[in-house]
Amino acid sequence: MDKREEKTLQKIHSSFTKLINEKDYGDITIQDILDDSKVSRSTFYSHYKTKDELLLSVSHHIFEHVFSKTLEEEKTHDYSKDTFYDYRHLVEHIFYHVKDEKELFEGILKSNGTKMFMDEFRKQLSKFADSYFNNYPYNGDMPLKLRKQVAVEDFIVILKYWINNNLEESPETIAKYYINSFIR
Amino acid sequence: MDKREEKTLQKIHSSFTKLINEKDYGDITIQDILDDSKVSRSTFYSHYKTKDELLLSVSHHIFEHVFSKTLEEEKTHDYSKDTFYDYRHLVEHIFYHVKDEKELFEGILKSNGTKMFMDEFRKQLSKFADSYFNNYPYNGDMPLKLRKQVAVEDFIVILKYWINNNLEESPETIAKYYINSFIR
DNA sequence: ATTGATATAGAACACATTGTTTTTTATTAT
DNA sequence: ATAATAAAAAACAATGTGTTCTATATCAAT
Repeated sequence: MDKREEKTLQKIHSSFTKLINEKDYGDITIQDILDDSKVSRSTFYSHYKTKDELLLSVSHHIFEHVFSKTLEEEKTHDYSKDTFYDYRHLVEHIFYHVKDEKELFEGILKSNGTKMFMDEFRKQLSKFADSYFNNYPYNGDMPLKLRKQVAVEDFIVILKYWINNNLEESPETIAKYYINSFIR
Repeated sequence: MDKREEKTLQKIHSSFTKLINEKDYGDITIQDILDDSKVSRSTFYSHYKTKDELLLSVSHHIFEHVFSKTLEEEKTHDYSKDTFYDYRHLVEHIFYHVKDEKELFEGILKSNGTKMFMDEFRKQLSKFADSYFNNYPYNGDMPLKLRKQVAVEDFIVILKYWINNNLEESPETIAKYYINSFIR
């Protein structure tokens, strides 16, 4: 790749990483990136059609880095000979890579979707989780605070599954799935 | 409340609900809402300062509807006399309300955050989950597909907790939390 | 039914962002 | 050294934002 091109892409990625730590993805304008990176408008558009395309490029780059070694290890492993323990090491491996890329992960994970809606939703679900664990204390190894957050996210993922499935299951069935996920 | 005001707010909410089912929140412009609702620009701005403020208003409205009865029931209940079973009914109750508001929930839950990043992330995590459940079959009551999605979201919520906690725990500890959450 | 209050419509406005195009200049690969 | 090409700079139309103004319609209360 042309050195000039490489340098430009690096400048854009670097500014994006910086900006995503300052504000939500939706609030970052291409103009912001141009101002910060000192890359000209025409140059930016010669590389990316939209802001989303830039995000996609950054995402590919980062996940390749984080998952490549892990997936290679995993592919060559003989599971017939081994136990549970190896998955723990694989997961550790991923977390180590994430730690290397802390800044970008932090920025992007903070930059949530329809943030206000989901925040409101989570606030309500948290009250429910608080109440639950007051009455049925949690004995697992996580910090209670984390266990509650997991309970909140489990609710949301089950709900999303249900909606994607066109609400075919009865509310009773879905509720059972959720309740049973508490017993672990 | 003034009848005219009520009618205007209803038109705006209705258009928003319609539009959120057509495209992502970030792609909806105030102009879109004005065009669809036939509410004038000045009128819109007399009620909401920004698009986010509208979303907040819609969110409050919807969650009040969904959670109000549930939380009342829950407050007046005597837990010293009862069992696990009541929580199942509370959860059922919430799912019933969600079903009533299907359209709005569907639209907003589809309208994800930094969508492309998280989609990419979930794709990778799904491969991991596939591999795990091939080697250690799942015996619970959920459909396997849903169990995998829960595994993916559990990873993400644990990661978010870790990052919010400034990566204070070791990767080993965090990996242990995640691995242990598989045994349920 | 009349009246005073107020919500809405409509238009004009300055401003920012987007995405395209053109020309000029600088850098690269060979 | 040169031909190719990447970048910068500037101008542009189109679109969206948020504000302000005036005229009109609708409402609540008597």
